[in-house]
Amino acid sequence: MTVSQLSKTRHGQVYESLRGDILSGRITPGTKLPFAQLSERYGFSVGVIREALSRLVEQRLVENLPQQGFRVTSISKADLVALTQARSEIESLTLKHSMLEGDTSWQSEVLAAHFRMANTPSMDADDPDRLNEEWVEVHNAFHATLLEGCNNKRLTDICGQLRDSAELYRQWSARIGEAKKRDAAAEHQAITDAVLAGDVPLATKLLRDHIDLTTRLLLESGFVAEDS
Amino acid sequence: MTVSQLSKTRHGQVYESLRGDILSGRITPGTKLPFAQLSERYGFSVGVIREALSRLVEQRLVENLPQQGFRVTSISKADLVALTQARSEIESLTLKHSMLEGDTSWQSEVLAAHFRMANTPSMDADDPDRLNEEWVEVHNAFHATLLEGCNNKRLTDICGQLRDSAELYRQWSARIGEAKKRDAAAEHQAITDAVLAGDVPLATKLLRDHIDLTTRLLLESGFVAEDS
DNA sequence: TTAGTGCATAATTTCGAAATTTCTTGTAGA
DNA sequence: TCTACAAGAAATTTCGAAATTATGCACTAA
Repeated sequence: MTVSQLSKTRHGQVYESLRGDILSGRITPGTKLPFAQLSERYGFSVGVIREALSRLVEQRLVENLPQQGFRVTSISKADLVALTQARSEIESLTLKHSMLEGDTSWQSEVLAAHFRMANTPSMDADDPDRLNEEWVEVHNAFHATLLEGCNNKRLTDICGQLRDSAELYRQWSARIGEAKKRDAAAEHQAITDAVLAGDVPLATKLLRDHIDLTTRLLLESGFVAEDS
Repeated sequence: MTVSQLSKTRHGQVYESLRGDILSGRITPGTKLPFAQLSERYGFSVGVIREALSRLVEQRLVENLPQQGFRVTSISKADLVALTQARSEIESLTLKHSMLEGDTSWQSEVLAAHFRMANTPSMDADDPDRLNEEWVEVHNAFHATLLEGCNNKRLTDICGQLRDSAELYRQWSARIGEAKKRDAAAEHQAITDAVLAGDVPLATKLLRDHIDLTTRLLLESGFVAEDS
């Protein structure tokens, strides 16, 4: 588990570190998070760990059963479908706002974010079957930038939360080789082109297709159990 | 501050009680929430209070500045506008799903929830200038029921969170008499009729207008400061 | 074998005080 | 009068142990 020092408070450090470990898949969904283990690993008291965990609970990244401890939120086919639908509809809605409200400076940021992503190898240099962690970061930044033209902070925040939740499911798509069957680079290029051209209907449609495709490939592969 | 006993854990009790006090307006936005005062009022240690507060922070009902304590989230005109727009768009989206996916049993629940609300006086018996707390509850239940036909838990949860945030602003509309200028009962009746008739375009339009109206009246009244 | 009971163990929850940081007040100097 | 600095007060943050609750296992009876 990585330890960042951005936060002033101890529980803030644990929160950020744990959040990163969960989103990156270093700790897999369903894993139990016992106080003893965590407080030993970080060297902080249980009170500090407890606060970090409760914050993650409200973000839906961690589940808590009273008197039975905390565990990384478990994933299910039903939630994956619901999450994908919610993302698809709300992100396309927010993209529409973004394109109508965003100025030239925003457009240039989109272009820059896309360039950065296009020039980062998507697969790990050492293990070509795993995603490159740096690419995951710039990919997420690209999608965030797409929506940053939207002046409505409530909408962009909701989209951010939903994208975080979606990260929990990435291990599934990473484990199966299904992800390789698509041409993600072409999809991103098409979205960028449509956004810069100001073609709202096309851009929103492309974004929805982009979000839906990952889930569809996953479901069609039969890898995902009916419920878990 | 009321103390409910639904939760098994102490921090759960504090969380529920504090949440109710904030949503009902008994504690107003911007109010500081010092540990000493809260731990004395509830009779629990600061650790318990701290956990309840951090959970409320993640729900955006409470703000936290590191080393400077907690306070009820302050309200602003900009956020009110953003919140209203987000609610309007996402709730109407969810209502569409609800109407397309909901069955007859759901329709009967809508009818029941509307009946319950219509038969509850909206103003307090003792103080006719204040809203009746029971009406607030059944009114919220009515709006929640409207969306319960939607099978997508992610969408309905987001709508619930946004409605909670909107509650923070109710004191503004309650303080000014502006709320009386509208015929809320007629609006609710029209929405219910359209929902039961299966008229999706009409129902979603009426819901959007219903959500927008409160904010518009508030802004037109000039009561809301430019930023606070 | 199966179900139920009681005990030992392990984990979570809570407390109250100590450590740390921020806020306030008062004083001295320019 | 104003600013800068310092000491005291107040509040938040953290700790480590005690209290409470769940879990696992052996044991008994049907």
